[in-house]
Amino acid sequence: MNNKEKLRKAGLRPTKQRMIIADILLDGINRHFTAENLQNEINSSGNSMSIATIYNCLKKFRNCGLIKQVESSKDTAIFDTNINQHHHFLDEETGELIDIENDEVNLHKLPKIPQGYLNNGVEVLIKIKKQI
Amino acid sequence: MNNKEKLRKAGLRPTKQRMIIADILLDGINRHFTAENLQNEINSSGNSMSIATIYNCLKKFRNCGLIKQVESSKDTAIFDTNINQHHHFLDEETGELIDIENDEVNLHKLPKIPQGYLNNGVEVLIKIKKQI
DNA sequence: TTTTTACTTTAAAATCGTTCTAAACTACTT
DNA sequence: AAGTAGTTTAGAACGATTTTAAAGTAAAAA
Repeated sequence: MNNKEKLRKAGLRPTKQRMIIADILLDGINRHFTAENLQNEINSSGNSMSIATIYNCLKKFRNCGLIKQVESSKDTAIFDTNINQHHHFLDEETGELIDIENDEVNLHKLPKIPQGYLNNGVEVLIKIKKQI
Repeated sequence: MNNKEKLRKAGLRPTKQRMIIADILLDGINRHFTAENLQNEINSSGNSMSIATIYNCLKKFRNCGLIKQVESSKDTAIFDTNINQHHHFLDEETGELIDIENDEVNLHKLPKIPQGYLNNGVEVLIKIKKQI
């Protein structure tokens, strides 16, 4: 399925701008990035786009499940092209994130989900720091 | 150990402002809060403090391990008085966090920590959503 | 003590990521 | 081809946090 079809399937109009971003993000390679990182990639691909459009697009893509947003206390939002359930190592010094595949973690025992709620995904974060 | 001693032990001068905050936060009750929440508590305790001081203090307290900062992609930083390793339920709609005690989760299998790094804490986040 | 020194607090300004505004534009439908 | 609903844009606005630099305070030295 090409990117135009992916956008349509997600209920998004395949505009020129969304196609440029889809071509960068939906290439099957897993990566973590910020809005600013993406703008740089757009610029170096010879295109340009308003930062407002980039934010709009990232929000739409995330809400449609084309990308994920990482839970992180950094001051900039971090997105992830890996939409499968998976986990992360986090170097708190540098903010670097490293993917952990879902099958590398085994949760043996999980608490009972609070009354009236459904489980909507489990994320394991392993904080790491450089050995001295 | 009283709060003055706790501050000194953490290497922090027990100033008037830090004592006011310590008296609110270090009462042994686990809670999640933002800088603004804390300012409201300070105000309703009959004190007042510059927001810059509150941020300074929270950063110091966090760096000393007196409180923790929660990994969260909300736009406001969320702090936690529970400094033991523990986990959270997160309602992504509302941002509400609910503590999960460490012994309620059992990690059966963990990935190998990357070369040159040390494990610095594991956090499990269970995203939940309201049942319709 | 008093003096000195380093650290802390403060209000206000600045910064930075993100969102809003409203006008121009464009994809899709009729 | 015309209509309409959704999209993009630059720039303004916003809100959380940090910086500034001057005044204040705790602890150390004399």
